[in-house]
Amino acid sequence: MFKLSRLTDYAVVILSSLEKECPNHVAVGFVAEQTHLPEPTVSKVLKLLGKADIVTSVRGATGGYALKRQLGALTVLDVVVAIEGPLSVVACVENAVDSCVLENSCMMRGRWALVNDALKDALGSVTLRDMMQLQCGRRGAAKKLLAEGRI
Amino acid sequence: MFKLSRLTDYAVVILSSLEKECPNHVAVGFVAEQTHLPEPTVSKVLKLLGKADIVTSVRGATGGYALKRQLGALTVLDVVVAIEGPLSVVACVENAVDSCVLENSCMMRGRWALVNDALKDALGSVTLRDMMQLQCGRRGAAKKLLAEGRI
DNA sequence: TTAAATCGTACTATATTTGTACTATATCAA
DNA sequence: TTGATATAGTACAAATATAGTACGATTTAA
Repeated sequence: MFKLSRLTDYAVVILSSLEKECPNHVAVGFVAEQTHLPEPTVSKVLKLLGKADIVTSVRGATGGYALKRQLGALTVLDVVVAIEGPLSVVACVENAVDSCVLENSCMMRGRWALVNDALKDALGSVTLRDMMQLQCGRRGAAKKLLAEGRI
Repeated sequence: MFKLSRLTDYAVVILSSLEKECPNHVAVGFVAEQTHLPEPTVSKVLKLLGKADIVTSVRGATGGYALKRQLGALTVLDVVVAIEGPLSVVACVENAVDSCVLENSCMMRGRWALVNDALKDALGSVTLRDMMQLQCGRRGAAKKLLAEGRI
């Protein structure tokens, strides 16, 4: 149904929680408590975000995760790619030719690239800060976004 | 993985095939032959496109389907919505409150609306004709799109 | 009336996603 | 050095969504 995975939604929640403790590293357990998400799930998401260089991790006792970039410098595209892998709306666009169901008769190969790029632009134009500003009911912020033609 | 369903891809192929016979109604079997897609699947897709008012259908002998709008007046968003239902990137955005997994502690409710709108704009800005023009290797057409800043 | 075509619904197999568990590795502190 | 604690990596079972198919009902031309 053209949906983002639930884990991507969790990622946004978790990143928002990390920002509050910003310069400090916090453990998975603490984040789980703050977000009311199950600990193994939080762990999984943070691992993925770490691989994508969105958060830093420190191992060992007193270790934990911390935000690496500010939310304003982090786009929805970054998060989606971190959790769900490279964006490709249909298998044809980025995968090998032989994975295409229509095989030789496929008249569409590569056509979706246009759509793919448009979606990439769309996701890349919204930062997590934009989302947060709308979230907290700060109408001033929303107005600003509106004035800039971003929403 | 944030993919369009395969049926949506089929829909584009099928619509392209319908255009060739444009004013005439053609039967599912013929379209299936042209597109090398299984007949039941073509039938399913065309039924959905009919409900969305993208194609017209005539029942009975000598009946069939025909394009209702030109491909240039048909956006990818139209097709996606026809096949996959209203666009909502996460359950929170358009569904009832109680379907939200995070329930009362959900700090994100409504936040994705911004992203949702951005994606809608992106999909709504690409017509099927745009896709076709790229498809057939008509470099002139591609150049035109490029000049217009559409790709 | 018959043949040909769409319409509607339901069902099954497959693929994907989600959530969890377990083991290995790294770091700090006593 | 050793133990406690935390992340890293892998693997897997359950739940969900998708894809494809089948079948009977309905409609229309000949």
